[in-house]
Amino acid sequence: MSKGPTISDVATLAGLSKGAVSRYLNNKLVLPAETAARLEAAIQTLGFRRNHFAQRLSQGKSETIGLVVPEISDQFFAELAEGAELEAASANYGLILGIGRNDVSREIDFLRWLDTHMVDGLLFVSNRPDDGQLRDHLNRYRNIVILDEDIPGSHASKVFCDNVQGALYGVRHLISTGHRRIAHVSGPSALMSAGERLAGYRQALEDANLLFDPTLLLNGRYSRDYGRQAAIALSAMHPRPDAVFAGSDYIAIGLIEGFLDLGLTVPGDLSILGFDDIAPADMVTPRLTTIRQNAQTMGREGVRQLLATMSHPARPAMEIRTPIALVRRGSVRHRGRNPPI
Amino acid sequence: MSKGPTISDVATLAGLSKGAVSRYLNNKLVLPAETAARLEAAIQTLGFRRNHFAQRLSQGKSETIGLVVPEISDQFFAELAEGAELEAASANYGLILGIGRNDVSREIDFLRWLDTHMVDGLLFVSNRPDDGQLRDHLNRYRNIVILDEDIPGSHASKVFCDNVQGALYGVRHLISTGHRRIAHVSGPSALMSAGERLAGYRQALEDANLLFDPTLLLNGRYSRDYGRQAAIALSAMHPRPDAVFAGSDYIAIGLIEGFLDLGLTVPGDLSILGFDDIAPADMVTPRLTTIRQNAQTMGREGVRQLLATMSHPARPAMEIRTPIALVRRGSVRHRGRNPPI
DNA sequence: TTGAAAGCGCTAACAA
DNA sequence: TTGTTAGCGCTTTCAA
Repeated sequence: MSKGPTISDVATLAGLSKGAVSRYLNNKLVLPAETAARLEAAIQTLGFRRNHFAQRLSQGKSETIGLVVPEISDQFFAELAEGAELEAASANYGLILGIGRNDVSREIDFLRWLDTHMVDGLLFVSNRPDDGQLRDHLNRYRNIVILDEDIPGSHASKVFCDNVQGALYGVRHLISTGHRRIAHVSGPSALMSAGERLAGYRQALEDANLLFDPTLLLNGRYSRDYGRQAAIALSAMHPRPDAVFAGSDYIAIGLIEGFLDLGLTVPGDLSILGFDDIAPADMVTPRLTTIRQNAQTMGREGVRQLLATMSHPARPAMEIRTPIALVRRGSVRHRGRNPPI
Repeated sequence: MSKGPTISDVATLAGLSKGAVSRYLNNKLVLPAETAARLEAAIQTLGFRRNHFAQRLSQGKSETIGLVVPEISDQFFAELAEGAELEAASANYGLILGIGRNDVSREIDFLRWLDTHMVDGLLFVSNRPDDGQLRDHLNRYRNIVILDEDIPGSHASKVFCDNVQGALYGVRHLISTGHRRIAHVSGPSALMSAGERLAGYRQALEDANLLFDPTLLLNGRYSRDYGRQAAIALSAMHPRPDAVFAGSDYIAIGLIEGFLDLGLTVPGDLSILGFDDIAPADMVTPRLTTIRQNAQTMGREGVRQLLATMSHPARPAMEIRTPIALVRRGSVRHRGRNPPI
């Protein structure tokens, strides 16, 4: 360590004791103006700065929280991280980043950050169906908040978006714009998000007295690639769906590309509705009509929940739902006789 | 702090001294098989894990590096962060994230991480023209590596992409596909990247005996919005350019949108060439022909440079250039008589 | 090889 | 109010 001046050096130079300096630095002591000035001068002269580790060791807390995401180059998680950093910074917490890569052992490794006191709390995002292994590990810890996707059976506080409501709004919009044969292409059926979005989809169908057709339901990954594959399957159906509710924007983007490759246009031949409203949703052609869930808000809310949990250990686990909204752009077109709503 | 077992507890239980346990844990001591087993058992039983802060305080290093980026929801920086985390993790370093928001005072705040020993080194990305303030602060520190965009006058090691070469390849491609009136819409002229890309552009023009026309050069921000504005300006020119070399993919995407709004098609009326090859480049219509610079590689290389700097303090500052490549997609179309290359 | 003990730099309980 | 001092939990020098 390139040794810097210590608190003792400052104390000596200012003619005070370590304790006084420490207390002053922590605003636990009001010094006479003159003394304070002398102290500040000493700090300036020496270029003193407290050693983070000594401070943390002594206090027993790290003032740092961890964020574990499957990947950071995914636009959704990047936006979530942005929100988390913002909120953490405003509470004077550092944010340390872990990339889980959807690999259990890596994910579990990050839990060690809590053991070693490297972080005071952990924001955890995993979008991989869990066989219980991750859950069991998670449940050994406190000060964890789970974001975006559930890890069933874990006792932590959780922040999700309102998946059911989102799907409900979206599919209702599809129905009200005259679509009657609406497919649903979503993520892994084992994931809560996919289950809830499916529930909203079915609810909307039921509300409109439309029959649920299981052949119109496709489950895969929340990826662009899977969207392209799904387009092929969907285009081969007779009769072809007139709309697709995609479980994510990445799927929706793949769908558009896939249909285009097959000579089908969106929204000419089919309408497509996404979910998430990540930045690229507004860049593709046609622009994606989608359900916005604000990833940044989720990140911020996660940090807030975590800080609350940390400061009130007895606080019961919460399950927060962040709001969603329908964003109308160009990938849904009105069909048939009913006027648009 | 929820007190866990300490190294003393382990030592007592295993019938050894703290020192022995510590040394064993650090592989600085080979214990007889039987003793080792007893020790391991004690660690298991107690669920012992070393306190990160005690360890770091005692050793005087943090095994953590910081990454400061202007924002993380920008696809380019997200990919860079992904690479950095990957490389850091494989060297057993943690990565702590700071978002500078192109705000000098925030950026400078992050430098304190070095003072307080919170990080051993810092990866720094700022894409704001600097008036010297940031440079002066940076130059007070060691163990900093600057990425992506230069901060002129700073003595740190630097990792950039090969801007000149990239622009040269790109514009050469435009020329070889029959374009003769090539505009260049780029970022802030004060930034190194913009300067170098301009140099490559001019070089390509010169090589082809084409005259540089200053009215075809527009400088603004590396953003989609600026691309849209530039489209308006460009479309009003007589004669109109037949191609645009954009300084970034975000600009290129804005350009495509802007031209479309004005009733001009890409690549029908004009060809567009981007720079960066961020993920959305492959999602827009038409798909963007662009110069790929691999942000993830840059992140990895940055960490490598930083670790090298940290372990060899005498090592001179390096300036690394990561390779670029032309990615041909759909936004450039052949024009005129010359056959495509 | 192993143990004892002195730090690492700061905070906080206790005294004065 | 201010100073003194005992930790925080680990590493590492110095003895044994």
